[in-house]
Parts: sequence; C-alpha cells; structure tokens
Amino acid sequence: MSTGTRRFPTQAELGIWRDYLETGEAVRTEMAARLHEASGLSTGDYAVLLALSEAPGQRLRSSELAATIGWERSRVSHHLGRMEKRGLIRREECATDNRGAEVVLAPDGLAAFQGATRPHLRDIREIFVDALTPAQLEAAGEIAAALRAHLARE
Amino acid sequence: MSTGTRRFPTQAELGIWRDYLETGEAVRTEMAARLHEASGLSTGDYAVLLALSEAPGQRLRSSELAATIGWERSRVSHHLGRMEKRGLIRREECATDNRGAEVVLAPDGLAAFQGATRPHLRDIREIFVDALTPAQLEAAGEIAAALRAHLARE
DNA sequence: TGGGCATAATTGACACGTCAATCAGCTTGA
DNA sequence: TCAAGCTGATTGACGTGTCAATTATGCCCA
Repeated sequence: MSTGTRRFPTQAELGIWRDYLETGEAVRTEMAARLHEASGLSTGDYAVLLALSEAPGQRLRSSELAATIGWERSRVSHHLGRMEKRGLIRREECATDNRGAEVVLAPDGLAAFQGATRPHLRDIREIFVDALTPAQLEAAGEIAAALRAHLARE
Repeated sequence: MSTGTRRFPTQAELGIWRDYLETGEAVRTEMAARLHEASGLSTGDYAVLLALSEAPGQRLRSSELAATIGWERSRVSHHLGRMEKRGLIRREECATDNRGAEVVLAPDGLAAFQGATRPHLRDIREIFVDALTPAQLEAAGEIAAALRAHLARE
C-alpha cells in the first residue's frame, strides 16, 4: 500500500542513475582520448570542424555555428579564439552585417578534420555500436528520446 | 550481401550515438543547475561531501577519497583547494603517514550536504526516473552495464 | 532623424579537468 | 645505513565551460 506519490528514488533506481551517469562519463572520456590521440583534436574542435565542413562555402556566421552545434555563444567565442590561434579556422568580417563574424574553415582545420573522421567513426562503432545488441541500440535511442521529451516538458 | 565486417556506423547508428551523447549532456547540465540553484553546490562538491559523510569519522585520506569517487588525484587536490576556501572541508595532517593528508567534513560542508540531499534525490526522480517506463529504466541499466563491460574489455 | 532597444559577438572572472613536473616522506636492499 | 626508487599529494600550465558585463552595430518609430 503506497502512500501516494513516491517522493524519493529507490536504491535500485539510484543505482541505475549512477550507472547511467558514470558510464556516460567513461564513454565520453574514452572517445575524447582516442580522438585526441589520433588527430590532436578535442571533441569540441571536431564538432566545430564538422559543422564548418558541411556548411556552404565552409563558412558560417558565429551565431549559426552556435545554433548548429548547440553551444552558447560565449562558449563558441572562447573556443574559436583557441582554434584560431592553432590555425584551424579563421574569422572574417561579415559583409552583410558589420556586427557579425564569419568563421571560415582553414586548410589546417580541413586537413585535421579529414584525418580525424575515419578513426572517429571507427571509434563510435567500437565503443558504442559494437557494445550493444540491436535491441539495446534501439532502446538507447528511445531512452534518449524519452529523457529529452521529459526535460523539455518540465 | 555484406562485404564482411562493417567498418563504419550507419546513419541510424550515428543518430542514436548523437542522441545518446547530447541527451546525457543535457541531463547532466540540468541536474547540475538544479543542484547549484538549491544548495550552491556543484555536482563535484556533492560527490565529495557524500563520500565524506559516509566515511567513518567523516574523514578520509585524500587518496581514499579519490578512489571512492573515481577521480584522479590532481583533480581531487584542485577541487579540495576550492572547497577548503569555501569552508566546506578542512585538510589535516595524517598521523600515520607524514606525506598524507586527511580530508575532514567541516560543519558548513555537512550543513550544505544535508540541505542538498532531499532536493537532489527529488531531482533524480523528476529528471530521470519519472521520464522512463520501468522497462526503459531496466534497459538503461543493462545498456550502461554493456557499455562498461565492453570498454573494460578493449 | 535620432534616441532607445535589440542583436552579434567578445571579454573577464572564475570554476572545473588533465597532464606533466615537483616535492616530501617512506622503504628497501647492497 | 643510505642512495635509489616508490608513493602521497600538490602545483602550474593550459584547455574547457558558464555567467555577467561590455562593445559595437543594426533597427524602429515618435
């Protein structure tokens, strides 16, 4: 006989939560380490370069880039500053809006991205896809969708 | 007819991977924001305080703390430095090993931890447990276990 | 037309994390 | 016993992330 709405998670639920958190952490860390090892790029670098490489003219307004990869704009600014210092991207003034900046994929950035992509895709398969059965993979997608939908609804 | 071992993930697999990553990110961010809002503690602070609160005498050697929460020792050092400045913990010399440091839960730390715990557990239920069906929750646990086992085997 | 507001992007301050180097104290074997 | 090496912990440098403030430009309408 329950007292109504349960207030706190059970031990089993807490254990799953902790597993979920810690596993995600471990997976991301391993992924980042392999990417950096193979290419010298961080996962942030890769996200930026991927977005630029797919953009028309391999250039994007800074705010479009932020929207594409889902980052805050100040985060983008800081990250682009670091990437610019390393010669991976360039920033140019925007012709149509003098406030704006256009981010351009630099040759070194393109080369690094191209060199990183195959190993990165292989790592995704090795670390994530190959670890799960097809049913688990499908379930992972549904769980992510459910969590997102729930978060958005709060 | 396949050519043998598939080298790269399919688009569907990549999509699930991206959902997995981004959702984990969003969930952690929301969790951290709520915890900080409610208590002024970061998730790192909370992990440290939880470990200390469960330790005999509410004290731990720095390296035991690192092992308990699974952090690198330099990360622990840096974090303890910040927490000590805020009066959440104290560091004392270790009687049995002059190299060692003992980390002690300070009164302010205990109070912050106690104030944080109920809202934090409620948030875990609201953000995670309530978002999933019982079957999904179970599947989440199994997926985490599979990923961890696979990672450990690599 | 020009003052007020919105928007694009950057900056500074600070928290967090990793890596490599460092320091001090413990341990041990010729 | 004492030099060499191991271990516990800290530090510094730097990359990363957030928030709040700032700068500069565009836009709108009284």
